[in-house]
Amino acid sequence: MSDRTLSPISECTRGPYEASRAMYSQVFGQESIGGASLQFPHGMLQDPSLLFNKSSYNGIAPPPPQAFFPFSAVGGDYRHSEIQTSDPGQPRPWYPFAAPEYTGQVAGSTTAAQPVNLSPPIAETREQIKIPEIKTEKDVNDYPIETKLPSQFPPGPASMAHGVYYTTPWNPSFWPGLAPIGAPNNSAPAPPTSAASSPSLSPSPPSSGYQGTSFFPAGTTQEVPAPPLPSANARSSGSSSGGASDSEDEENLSTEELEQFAKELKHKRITLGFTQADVGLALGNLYGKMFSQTTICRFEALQLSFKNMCKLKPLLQRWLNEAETSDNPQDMYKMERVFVDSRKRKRRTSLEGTVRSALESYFVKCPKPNTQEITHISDDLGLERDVVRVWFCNRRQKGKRLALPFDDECAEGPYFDQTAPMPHNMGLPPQAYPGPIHHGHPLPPSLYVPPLHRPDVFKQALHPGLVGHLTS
DNA sequence: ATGCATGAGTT
DNA sequence: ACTCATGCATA
Repeated sequence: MSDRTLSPISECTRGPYEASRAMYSQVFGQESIGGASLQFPHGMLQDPSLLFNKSSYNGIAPPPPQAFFPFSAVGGDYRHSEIQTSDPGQPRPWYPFAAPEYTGQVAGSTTAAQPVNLSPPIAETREQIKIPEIKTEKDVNDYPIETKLPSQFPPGPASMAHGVYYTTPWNPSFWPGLAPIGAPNNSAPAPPTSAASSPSLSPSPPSSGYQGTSFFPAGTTQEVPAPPLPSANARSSGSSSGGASDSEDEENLSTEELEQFAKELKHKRITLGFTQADVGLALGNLYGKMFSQTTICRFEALQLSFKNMCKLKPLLQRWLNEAETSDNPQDMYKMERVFVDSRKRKRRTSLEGTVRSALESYFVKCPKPNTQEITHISDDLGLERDVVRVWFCNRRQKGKRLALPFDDECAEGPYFDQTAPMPHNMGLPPQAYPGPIHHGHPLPPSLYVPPLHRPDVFKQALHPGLVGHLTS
């Protein structure tokens, strides 16, 4: 009986899970692309073998059940992957960003007072700017710790960047006064110079004279004055109601507006010759709040929460304005991303297809497993408990942002969209249970018929408005 | 472009 | 313990 494998699931069936409505779609839509979920036999995978089969789609040899445990070590490793600090036992206090000196040291920073100006050979894309060897050590070293700045790094911008990144970001007041967010050219492209200024570069000093958008001097924490923190949220999870009642709101952005802007941003960004990473860095320079390529990418793809989109939009809007207005935007925005903080990060776990499928199956059954269930699952799959936990967290998160983009409605009713092939398996049939979890193999997946046919399209389709005007 | 991870803030 | 915003690492 013990093997009966508990009924974590049953407990899980705690009712209509918000995400459920969306889950499937994304789970099988997006993931499937890489995870081969679609491989699920249209009907049901009751056979663990099926799960394994999918691995073959990849040409990968079906790993033996035990293959799940190769990760066992993963967990313990990263922790001790101490830095060369030669402090075996020490907790290795890595300073997030605090110590200025710390940051400074990195680049050997030359007090950055330089006119920040990348040398002529400015890269048009990050290809050039990037650090020679970013931590590519996936196996070699546990963790590269920090990427030392290559000597080739000009002390100029880089150093400055440091200050910027680490001094201001944490200041809640990074929010620009959001003053002129009225957006001078909200959607009015009219790039004054844009293309003309050949995004290739321009060795002209940054002194170009940006109204007030000068960078933040590394040391001079001179951020913007009044930071109307975006405490408010356009919609707190479905609080569609009146909405718009908050005057401090970033903007009463509508889904359409966001979509529109996202497209505009992407288009112009590309036109101007910036990469997503560039934009992220630029925001840091201009407003003291830096973002990664990931975030910019997600913004453009509307993969952030509505609230988050609203929050970032003003910043990006301003950046866009600046970029368009500037003769040589490159001067201002191009800069390396200087090392990543020394924080030791757990090595990214790479779940195998089989494991992923198994997790997905579990997820379908129970998107929100409790501790016990997680333990069980992790045990069953031979994964770290935490890995499983995180996986579910991410899954849910992804499900949310993909499934219910920005419609409040989504929160309440099923968010069905003509364009979005909404799987209606939410309420798994009684017998849909994957069945007991058997040790040894993933688990007998429940039935699920992927309603989608084209993952690629599907993804986009998830966004209500997106499909509407495929301007791009 | 996206999977897995981290950390702050909540509940 | 969860959600959310965010990003490193990687496909």
